[in-house]
Amino acid sequence: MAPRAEPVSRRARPAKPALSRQWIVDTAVRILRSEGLAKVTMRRLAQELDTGPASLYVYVANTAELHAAVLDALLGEVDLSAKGAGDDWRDQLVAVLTSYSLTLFEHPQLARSALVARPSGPHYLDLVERVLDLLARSGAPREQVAWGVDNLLQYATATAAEHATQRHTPTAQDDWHALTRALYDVDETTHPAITAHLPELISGPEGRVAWGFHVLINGITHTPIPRGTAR
Amino acid sequence: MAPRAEPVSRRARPAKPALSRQWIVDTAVRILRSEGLAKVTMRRLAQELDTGPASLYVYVANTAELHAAVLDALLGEVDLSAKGAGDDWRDQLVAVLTSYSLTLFEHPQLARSALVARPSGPHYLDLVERVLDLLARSGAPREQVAWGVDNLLQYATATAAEHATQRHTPTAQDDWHALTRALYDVDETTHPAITAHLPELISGPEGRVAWGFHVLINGITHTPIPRGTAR
DNA sequence: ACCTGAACACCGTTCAAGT
DNA sequence: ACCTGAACACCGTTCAAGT
Repeated sequence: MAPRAEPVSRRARPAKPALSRQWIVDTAVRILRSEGLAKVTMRRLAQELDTGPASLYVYVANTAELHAAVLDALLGEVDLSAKGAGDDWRDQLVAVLTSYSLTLFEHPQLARSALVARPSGPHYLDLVERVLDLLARSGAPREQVAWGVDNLLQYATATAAEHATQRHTPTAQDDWHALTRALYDVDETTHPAITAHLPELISGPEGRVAWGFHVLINGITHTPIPRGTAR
Repeated sequence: MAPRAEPVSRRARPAKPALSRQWIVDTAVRILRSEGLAKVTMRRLAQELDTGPASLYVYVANTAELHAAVLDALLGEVDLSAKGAGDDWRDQLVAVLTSYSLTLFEHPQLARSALVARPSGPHYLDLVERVLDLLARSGAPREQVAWGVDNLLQYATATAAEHATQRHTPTAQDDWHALTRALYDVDETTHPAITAHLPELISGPEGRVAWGFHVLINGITHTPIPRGTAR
């Protein structure tokens, strides 16, 4: 699995640069950007790299690992500095989380895979470190901060994964409309609460994601973990 | 798409009961229970129903819609009554959400698809109605309640989707260990916050999901929506 | 009018056989 | 020792042709 030094071609063989994990991931990112994650397959990648799919398995364990590597590469774009968000840890935290969200929103199919195959690449670790540090400044108990980071990142990831389909899949728009219609078609006598909350139930302006971050931050810092639960 | 009355076989043709959306979904549920969602494919289903895959498209638009229908069928198992949870709306709400979680935890691959293809079946609507009603008893502003329901259900779904892989996919255990190892291997000088929060960062006992519900409930009821954001 | 066989255009992963 | 062609075992979806 560990990529060895690439053999120097002694007579400059044309094209076909030697395979390496790095080169594979870079190519995968290029395909992702131009054609979406659905096209980032072992076979397509092999074709792009002018080899057979079997060759990729020397550098990448399977498709899930490949997608995780692609995600971590993209996480390099997240702005951890939170410049211009002021001195308040809360504003900075929301800024970092928003940057993370925006990155995932651009490639929402990846957000989906991130929910399943937990990322653990260097860029993800940097993100965890930053969020942890900012949240710790709240002064909330250590356990709450540690658990809370996961909730915040999961919320950002899940939201991106949901909206994923909204734009990319043709049928997803239909799913959304199906839910909207189903909610409006509901019988007032059997589903009074839905009827009573109807307009807001569906409206989803931009502010909703940011509100969600604040909901979690407030909840995390003010909800004690029952004694004896955190081992 | 609308299933018409099934033609009564006049001479009792053996086996092969006439196709119908209901029969297709029931069969899909059976395959899900015995072999997992990965086997619930159009081709496999057609084989089980003794026909060609093309025939299914008369009753089901595509694989995503099929999976959504299967999910809604399973949601019939969710205990909306919250018996034994006392009279407190909060306890009842956590009980309902926990029941929903447990159902998804049993079929976590479905939770994954629920994040992407929003369910809108009758059982899902009943769940929304119930959660909405309980959350409204908090007395929180209407908008917060309406938006909050989504956050609660999304959290339950995303958590199940994450744990999905933990048990089912063989490599998922490795992903988890990869993250654990990555966190422990981190350099104390470059990632001090991670090092400081280490044991709790990884520990995930049962109580964590319940704590997450309380975090959201507290956050939702105490975090106002900025004026002018909810349209 | 309704249904479906067969085809199209793909997948991931493995392993025997080459260099 | 390293790499990979070819095979295995699948997919979703469409549509021309049958009944």
